Amino acid sequence: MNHRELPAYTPATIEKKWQDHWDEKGTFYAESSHDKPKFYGLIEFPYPSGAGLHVGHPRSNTAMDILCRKRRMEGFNVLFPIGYDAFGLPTENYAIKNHIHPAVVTRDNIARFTKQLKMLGFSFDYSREINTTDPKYYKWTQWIFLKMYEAGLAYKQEMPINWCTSCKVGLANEEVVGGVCERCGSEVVRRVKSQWMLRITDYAQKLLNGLDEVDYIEKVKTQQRNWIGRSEGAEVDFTLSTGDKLRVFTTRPDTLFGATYMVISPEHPLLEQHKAIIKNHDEIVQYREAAARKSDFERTELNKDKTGLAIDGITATNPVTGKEIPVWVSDYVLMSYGTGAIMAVPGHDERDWAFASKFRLPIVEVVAGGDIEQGAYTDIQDGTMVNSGFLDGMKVADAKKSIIDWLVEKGLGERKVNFKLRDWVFSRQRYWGEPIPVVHCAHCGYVPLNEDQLPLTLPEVDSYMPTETGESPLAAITDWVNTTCPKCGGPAQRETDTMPQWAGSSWYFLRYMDPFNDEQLASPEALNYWSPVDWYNGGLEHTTLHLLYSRFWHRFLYDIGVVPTKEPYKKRTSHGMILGPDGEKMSKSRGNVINPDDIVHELGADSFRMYEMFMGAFDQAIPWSTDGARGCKRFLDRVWRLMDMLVDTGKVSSDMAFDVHSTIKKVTEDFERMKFNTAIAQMMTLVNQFYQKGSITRGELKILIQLLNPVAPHITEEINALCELGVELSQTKWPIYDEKALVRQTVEVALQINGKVRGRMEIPADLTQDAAQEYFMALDEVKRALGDKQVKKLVFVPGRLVNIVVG
RNA sequence: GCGGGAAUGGCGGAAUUGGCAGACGCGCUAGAUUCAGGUUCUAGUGAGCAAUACGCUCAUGCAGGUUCAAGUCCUGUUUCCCGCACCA
Repeated sequence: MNHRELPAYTPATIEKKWQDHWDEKGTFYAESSHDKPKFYGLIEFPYPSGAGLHVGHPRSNTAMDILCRKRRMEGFNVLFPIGYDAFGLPTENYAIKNHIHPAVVTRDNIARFTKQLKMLGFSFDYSREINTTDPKYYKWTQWIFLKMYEAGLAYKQEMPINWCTSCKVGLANEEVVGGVCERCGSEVVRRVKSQWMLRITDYAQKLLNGLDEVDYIEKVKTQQRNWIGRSEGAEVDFTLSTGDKLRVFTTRPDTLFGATYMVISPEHPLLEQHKAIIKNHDEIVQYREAAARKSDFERTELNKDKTGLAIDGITATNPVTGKEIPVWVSDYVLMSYGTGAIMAVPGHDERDWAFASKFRLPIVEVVAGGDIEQGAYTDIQDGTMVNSGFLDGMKVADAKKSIIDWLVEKGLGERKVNFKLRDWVFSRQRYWGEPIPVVHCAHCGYVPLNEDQLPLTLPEVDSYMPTETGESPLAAITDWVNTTCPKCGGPAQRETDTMPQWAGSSWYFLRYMDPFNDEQLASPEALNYWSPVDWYNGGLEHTTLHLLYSRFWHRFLYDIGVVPTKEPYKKRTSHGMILGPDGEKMSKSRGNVINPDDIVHELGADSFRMYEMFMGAFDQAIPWSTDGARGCKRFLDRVWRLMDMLVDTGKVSSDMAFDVHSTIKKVTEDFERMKFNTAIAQMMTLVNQFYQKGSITRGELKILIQLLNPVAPHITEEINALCELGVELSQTKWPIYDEKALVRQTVEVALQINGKVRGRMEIPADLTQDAAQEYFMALDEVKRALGDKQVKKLVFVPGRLVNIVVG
């Protein structure tokens, strides 16, 4: 091309042109044929909030877009879908405030999101878009719930909710700030309500084992393992003065001789059973009410002042020492973990030590090695048992085995594995969620709907406010609530709580495989071809909830034969958060929110995408810098002007071969490792080299724009078209580097004397270890640097350095 | 508190996992282009000492240690960020 004809680089027109082109052609729709190898790339589907797209979304989306575009060029049939996780609290609250139906709000927000996503040029398959609030979608969310109910994994239990005493509504944890209602500032109490629960704890071991089979970044695995919190120990029965047994769970049965008191949770049923003989029962009830106002998090804080009450009227007997010990009530013991009761060993547990010190309870040393006057000694490696009868002299690990065997033999306890993981509270007292497809019948109890009664759709209501009794707004729609029992045909009432937002997101990746199937959640053919998700990128904040919940549902679906793989996601990676320019988390209240629309308007989508990938390490939190984004625009301007120095040959010139091929290698490898920032830096270096040289061949330009295409798809397609370099880049093959081009004759190494760099030199690249000593000692610069000093040792690292150690 | 991370120039970061610390970009300085601003191009840019030897010293949160060699490994320590089960 004659440089006088070079048009200006105008991102707005170029980007719109290619986006429309991709839309019309369906360029990025997954192929219906199952002949090619598949690649399923997934990003977490967004919640369509009223605020629109956040700069955080494109970070994950661009990364996966790069990988998917590369995979297509590598010959894969790629599924890269998009949808919306649209049930949720903010939409509902907006609907309450503005008296607009949440479905309308959702529809508008989705339209806005889709427009924004298209503006960024993501290669999503928009033909498969799903929406969790669509009855055709949530029919299958409800269906999975029915299957879980059938399998005995759904049950009802009394669970506390946050209750605002002024608004008279249940609140999400997020709406409770410092113990008071976020909206009105009134006191929030925990109020017990019968709720649907899912037995994720039945799957604790399977979810733990499954982690060994998948390729997740290590910190995600570690965090899930800790969340599941498997601990091995024992349950031990203590005999109470009332004659009955109090069972505790402990991970340290070896310290049983040091148990000097017991503590039970304020909610422990024992307290009501023995109401009559507990002299300070009234005081305990007051304490329980106070505890109900605190979260578990507040209750178990280690550094807070411990509170508690001794039960006046009941004592226990330590089964090994035979000593009578007091029983206390304290809120640091939770009913939801273990048995809701513990044996306290203040000598060897920090919380017990703090509690015993405060209430002047006896502290006995049973593991020697620390100083229990100063604090609990918790080391389990080096300690030796003392004051422990038949365990004396043993190491902790051996003592643990011996005591459990002894307890089992005497019928006083048993080996027990416990998990920190708790069952999933599956009810919300809300309107904008999937109705739970169950009725309550006076004769039959809880009865699930029949499959052919699905979907159970949300009825129209006038007010989305929860009712004053703590029931969801659905409870007020009597026409809807009153129904007939699917089993006996008698009168029955529908469940009025809805499912949590996590429900729809626990299986959405399956629906993408076959999004419009009315007969099944997805066809077996589609599931077999596309399962599992090959690569799932998302935020670390979803590690312990969404990621674990969806693994649970998927594993259940595998167990009942619906899906072909045990694990839903083969690989999981996480991106870091984008912070405001001030280095703080972006938030409206701080006023440091960057709007993607503004950046795209000023610089274009390609520069925006590129900056999001270039700004820093993909997995780390990075503050936003619009100047940095402008730097990426500057780079794309330079790429555009390469067309001015184009030389009309298809070949890669020999003096550029090394740089071009090492760039192919680096970009190819760095994309796979999600090191987008260094891949881009390498391309910048290469472009700088073309500028130094003052020319670029057509062959070189073609390779450069192919490598850059996944990051900046619009400008590269435009250059390709303007220079008539061949078919559209989306249809080309990913470049392969030539090993031969990477071989060098000489290589620069550093010369070190005693570990300090004293110079650099070009040496033959093929110098061997043996030849090195002779070679270096003969060099003038080495002789000069050494003077008359004695050489003790010579360390040669091929291709890097030589270190001469002198005396 | 529990769990998971992080710390490198003025700023964002890089460093092939024990081998030349600061790639690449931002910002800044000087020069060229321009009526001017912007753009673009060229050169420089960790700190200090030097002063033509193009050399030396220091430097990866802090304090030790291992090693020919440490941002990287070990021990201790400080600070900051994220999650904590009804936000998504």
